[in-house]
Amino acid sequence: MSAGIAIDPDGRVPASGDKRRLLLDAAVRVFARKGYHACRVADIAAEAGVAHGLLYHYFESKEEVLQTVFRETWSAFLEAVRSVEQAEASAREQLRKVTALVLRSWRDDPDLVRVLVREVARSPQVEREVEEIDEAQRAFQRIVERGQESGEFRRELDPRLTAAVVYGALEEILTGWVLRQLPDGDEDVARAESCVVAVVCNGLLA
Amino acid sequence: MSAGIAIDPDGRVPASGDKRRLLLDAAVRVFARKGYHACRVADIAAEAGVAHGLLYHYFESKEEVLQTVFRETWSAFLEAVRSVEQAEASAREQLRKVTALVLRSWRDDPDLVRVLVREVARSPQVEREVEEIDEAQRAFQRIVERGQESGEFRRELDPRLTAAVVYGALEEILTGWVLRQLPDGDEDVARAESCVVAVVCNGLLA
Amino acid sequence: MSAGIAIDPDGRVPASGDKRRLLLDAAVRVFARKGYHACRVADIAAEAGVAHGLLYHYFESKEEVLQTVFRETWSAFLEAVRSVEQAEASAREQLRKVTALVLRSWRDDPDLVRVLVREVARSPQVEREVEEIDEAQRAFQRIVERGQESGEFRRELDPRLTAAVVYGALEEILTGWVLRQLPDGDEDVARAESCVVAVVCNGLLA
Amino acid sequence: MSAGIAIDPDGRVPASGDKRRLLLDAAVRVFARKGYHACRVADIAAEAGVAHGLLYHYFESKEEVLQTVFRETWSAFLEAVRSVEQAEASAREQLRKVTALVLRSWRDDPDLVRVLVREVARSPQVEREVEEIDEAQRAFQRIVERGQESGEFRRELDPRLTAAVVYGALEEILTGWVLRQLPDGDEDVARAESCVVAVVCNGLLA
DNA sequence: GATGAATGAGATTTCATTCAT
DNA sequence: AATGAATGAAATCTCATTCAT
Repeated sequence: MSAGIAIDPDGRVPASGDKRRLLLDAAVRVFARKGYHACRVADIAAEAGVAHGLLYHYFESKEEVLQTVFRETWSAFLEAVRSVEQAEASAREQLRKVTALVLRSWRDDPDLVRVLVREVARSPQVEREVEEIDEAQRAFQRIVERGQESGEFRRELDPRLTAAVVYGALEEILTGWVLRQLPDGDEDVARAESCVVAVVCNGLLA
Repeated sequence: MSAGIAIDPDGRVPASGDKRRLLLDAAVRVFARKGYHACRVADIAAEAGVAHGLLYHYFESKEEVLQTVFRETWSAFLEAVRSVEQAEASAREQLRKVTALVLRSWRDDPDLVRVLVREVARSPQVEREVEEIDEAQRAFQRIVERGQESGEFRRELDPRLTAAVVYGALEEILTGWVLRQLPDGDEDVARAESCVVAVVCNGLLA
Repeated sequence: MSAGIAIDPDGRVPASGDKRRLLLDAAVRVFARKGYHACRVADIAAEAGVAHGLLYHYFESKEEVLQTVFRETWSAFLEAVRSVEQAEASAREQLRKVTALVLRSWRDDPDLVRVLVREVARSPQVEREVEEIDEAQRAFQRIVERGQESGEFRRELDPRLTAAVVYGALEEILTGWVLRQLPDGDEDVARAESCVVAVVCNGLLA
Repeated sequence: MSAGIAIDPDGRVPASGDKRRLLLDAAVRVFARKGYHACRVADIAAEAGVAHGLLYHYFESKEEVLQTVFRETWSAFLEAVRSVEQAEASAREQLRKVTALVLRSWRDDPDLVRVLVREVARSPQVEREVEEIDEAQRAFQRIVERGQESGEFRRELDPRLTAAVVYGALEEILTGWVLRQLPDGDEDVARAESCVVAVVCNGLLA
């Protein structure tokens, strides 16, 4: 459950005594189901099976719960992106890997993706997290820049904007799945992966 | 003000007696400044310079105000996209026009764009508007499809996904401006326009 | 309609231009349907087919509408009771006539009875009308007293309390009809009439 | 306080920690003083000396408070009426006991009687409680019927209507006390008791 | 007389947060 | 650590009443 948030060092299911983890996982499910604003602290506690006062033992506020969900997820994501960056591979291959990283998260933990897409990506309460979100786009940007330096990519394109294009494309496809506008079977996910890479690298022109 | 929402038949500023319009414009400014959830109905009324009870004369609820802002804006946007679709032009040129349409809205009415990007694009309360948002992507999809039929675009790419890629790219650039991650001077907007079209049509590869 | 409230001097239907009457009749229907507190001034106006501002042309407030309904009805009722009092008849016959007067109002104007029973008889807002309600019981009391003086009725009973007993019995039967606890066909009404008189005059004992 | 609502098993005053009871008792006092509609939830809380939010910990709404007052009182009353029914006694004696039960409640808890008479007995919001109110009249009806079967009472009177007559008489006398139309000293209460029984059983006729 | 847009006091209700136990 | 009763700020929404037209 919520593998993307945190994995026990030994890979085992977290001890049931870990109420903090229990609350975070419950929060993701509840936020996914009802939305951050529409759910109450009591809903999270009920989902976790604890008294709602306990939430304040582990978190400062309801908002901090959302921020924690975001930060724990995002730092794991950034780390994964960085290891793609550092692996020896063509820029195109790196873009493919990052694309896969993002899009496969949907199958791994749809509730978490739903929360990130709907509650965190752009909502006002996350204006402060902009820095961390930006960090991801900068990684994308570095991949583009390295591609340009090596001659693999065209140099006339602004790497910052290009990174935004790629990032936006990925986020939109996740959104399509969250909002059920796009089919999301295993094959569909694979097809989406190739499509993004194909468009971005080769362009639409025949 | 809020040119995107509604334009007087004669192009003049709406009569100041139109309190409904006054409230909608005020709501856009307040939503942009504080966010939908953080602002109170009283803030909207104060911004409009009317008693807050009047809001309920014209709208059922605070939420209906947001929905109205969205719907009025979106239908104008859809209409604009449709006229691009119907104009004689290459698929690439159509994509460029649509890109311009979206990106220039930022200079025309940044408050409105801010609201749409942050409050409407993905928030839970807009799950019901999905149909209308989807309608825009379908227009994009039709442009891609026509490009494929004419031989201008490659046929092996899924038009639905490609539309999502383009749409997501545009939305992300607007988001970058909203969140001040990207520079948004007049030249920057023009550069963004070319960049999106260049990436999407010609690809990154050298 | 609402014959009990006011009858045109000539017995004709009030001119449709008489908006005051229109509003009072509408108010009775709306109060009967939704209750005084649950209905809004706008409901009354809508039922009357006029703008709600007009109500304030004829009445000081919503409460005054209810008071007017009560007062107009009640003074007609008191007058009718007084003519029974003054007619030559045995005390028993007078009680019968008064009973008939009260119980038959249900068939004449059930909406009006419903309003009087539910909104006026005991609600706090009518505490001030006590005097007028009391007036009715005093008429009953005088009938009892005259019956005692003439030797028709037993003298050991307190006339004030006896009047309350009779009055309460009548009100309760109306209430039974209002709340649909008692059958209210024509025959049922006649039977109720005899029952009240029989119990009160002859008693239950065999 | 509010002995009629609930009595501690040991007959002692409820523990002051029982905030629910505190709120119910406070509500009775406030409803009696200002009326249900004229009082605010904040008044009840202030009277109880707790924060008004606490009321919503124990009750769904202000209306549920009134309903609870009614239901708890009424079920105690119904139980008392039933034990009178089951006790060996003549029908007349049973009527006397029930009469005493009702009329003495005024001395026991005038605030509670005031609330029941004014807010519950007939107000629209209690239309749903009709069933429970009816239950009381049915008990009265059974007493009359048993009196008829044993030959103590005349058989030609409708027991349902007769029950309404008795019930209405009692309610009206309570109302007289509530509205200060009738004297309510200890002797007056005793006299009212005899008067009702005398009228109903022996009739007015000399 | 007649309209209905406009006002704004005020009420209920919600719910994040605290804290005694 | 854990509970959940208690708090109270705050927000939406209602609706009687006013008044310019």
